[in-house]
Amino acid sequence: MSDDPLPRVFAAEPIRTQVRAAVARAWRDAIESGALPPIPGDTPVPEVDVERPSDPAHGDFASNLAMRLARPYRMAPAVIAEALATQLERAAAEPTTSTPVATAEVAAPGFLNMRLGDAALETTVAAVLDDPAGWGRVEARGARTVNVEFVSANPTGPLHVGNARGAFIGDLLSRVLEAGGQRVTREYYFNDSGGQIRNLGATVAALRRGDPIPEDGYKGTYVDELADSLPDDVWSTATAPGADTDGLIGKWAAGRVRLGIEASLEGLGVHFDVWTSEARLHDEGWVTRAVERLREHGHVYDQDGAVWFRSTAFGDDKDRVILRSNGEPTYFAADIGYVTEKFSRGFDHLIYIWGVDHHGTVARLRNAAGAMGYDREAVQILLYAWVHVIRDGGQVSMSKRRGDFVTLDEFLGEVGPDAARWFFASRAVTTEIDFDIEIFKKQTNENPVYYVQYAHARIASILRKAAEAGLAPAGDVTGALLGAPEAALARAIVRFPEVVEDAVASEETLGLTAYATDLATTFHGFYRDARVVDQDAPARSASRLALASAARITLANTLALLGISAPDSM
RNA sequence: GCGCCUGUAGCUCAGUGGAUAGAGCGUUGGGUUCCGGACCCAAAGGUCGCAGGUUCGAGUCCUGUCGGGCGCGCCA
Repeated sequence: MSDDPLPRVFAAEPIRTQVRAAVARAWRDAIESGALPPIPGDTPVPEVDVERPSDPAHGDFASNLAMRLARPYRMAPAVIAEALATQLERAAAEPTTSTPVATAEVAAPGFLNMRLGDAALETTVAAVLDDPAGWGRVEARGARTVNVEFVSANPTGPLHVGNARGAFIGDLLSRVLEAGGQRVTREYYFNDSGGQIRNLGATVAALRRGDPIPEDGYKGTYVDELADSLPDDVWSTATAPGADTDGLIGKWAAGRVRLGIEASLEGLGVHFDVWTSEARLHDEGWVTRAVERLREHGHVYDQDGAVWFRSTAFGDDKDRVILRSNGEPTYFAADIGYVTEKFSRGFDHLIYIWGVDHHGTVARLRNAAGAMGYDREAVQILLYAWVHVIRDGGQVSMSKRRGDFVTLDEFLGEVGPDAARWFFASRAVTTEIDFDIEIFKKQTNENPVYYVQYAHARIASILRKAAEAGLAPAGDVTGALLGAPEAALARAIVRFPEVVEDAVASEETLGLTAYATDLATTFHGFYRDARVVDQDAPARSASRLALASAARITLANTLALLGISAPDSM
């Protein structure tokens, strides 16, 4: 490995990308040098990829390329791996070649195990310190303007814990996409015109009159509060002769509930850029025009007085009504109108975050988008599984109509937004999860979020201590990897952009929480083994402070990506 | 009945076709004259629901099967 610092540009891409390129180059070099034959033109060429081995004894990166080449080459994997390893080490010994790989060895049955050189680690750590804000932003691949629509709960009652999951998933995904270089609009769609709103209005009106709640009406203390706070002028207008009482009261109540929903979401740290009213979509003709558009494309027909979308042409079980025989559009009609409205705003990708109960409508919406001439692939729906809230050993219901549910606000009062975010961020969206409020409260000090925040606070404290002692982090980290504790910490730090890349690609955040926990653990080990603040060894202190500082930045950026605070003390 | 999701340690959950299946909590046993003990180290704990198949290699892919969840409206 060369002693010369690697060019600055080298650190701009994740080390994994650099290693991948090094392996691909080694393969080309092996062919050019005659160590490996050229690959026959008619055989599929395997993709060069590298992975982080689970066992650290296998090095920093491993590649299975040799095993994948065994078949096309009709050669033993170990022989191929040996040829690749030879080229990798030759490149490492070449002073003019910049490669992150210092050593490469072959392990049965044909793994290529590689170890990073100190220079690559140092260059990356230096890049962290140079540009803390940019650390963890990854190169935009196919940069897009994305609309992420989530929560979108009807304004017929307060948000409950189930809505919290959708809220966090949408916000977390938005943050991850932004880190991946995409422009994201967070959007909330609220239904302020349907039958459920009239139903809410009927409930509130009945309560106001002192009548019993209608059979399908809403229950819960919040409807009593709505009835109590209904202004007299709204009431008199709504009950004037010929007035649509349920509709007018429902509209008022929905507006009122929406304000509460916004406040609840603010409590989660979730902010929406755009609130779209379903009534507005209808008023502005989006729904009508979407139906016309389908008709122009020949995907619509009239039968039994209704207008149908020929969804069977796209593999659906049956065709679907879009305009009812009474002339009213269905919910599905509003959905397709909304698709056209969203695309008209210039988004090239639409993401919907829905609960699993909507999975039946996923294909239908995408098909309708395709039928209107949009790219079906540009409409993506992410389904999340249910949350079972457990309290006192029993499952808590989440039925709004029964009025018997844990509201989001109650929930947040008990667990706090950071802990709640961590909980949802660390679980795959498709996993049904049990949330035992009692256990969560009881184990609050053992929760991994506090473990990570503690590591951050601990580093901040060390940096303060160092400043008091007149010690500063080294400006030049060359040679900072003095021993095993330093090397282990640097290795953990440089992994961050890969974790972000994986999060962007998988549209999941659990890799980020796992990484944060791992980095915190690595730092605690570093802290145990390497005294950082030591006035008797200022140069060594400076090196270790630089690493500690890079670790703090990385933890802070990981937490920021999750929307979780990174306290300097706790 | 058809379709989608799901089944991994006592509990809650990870695990992009790779090497000895992991983490946190819980349990047991250790650790600090020193930068934050909300910490660290170690141990115990698994027929990856079950049965076949695909291949150099399967928790991962395919088929079947059993259990759990959800969906199959001119509701939203």
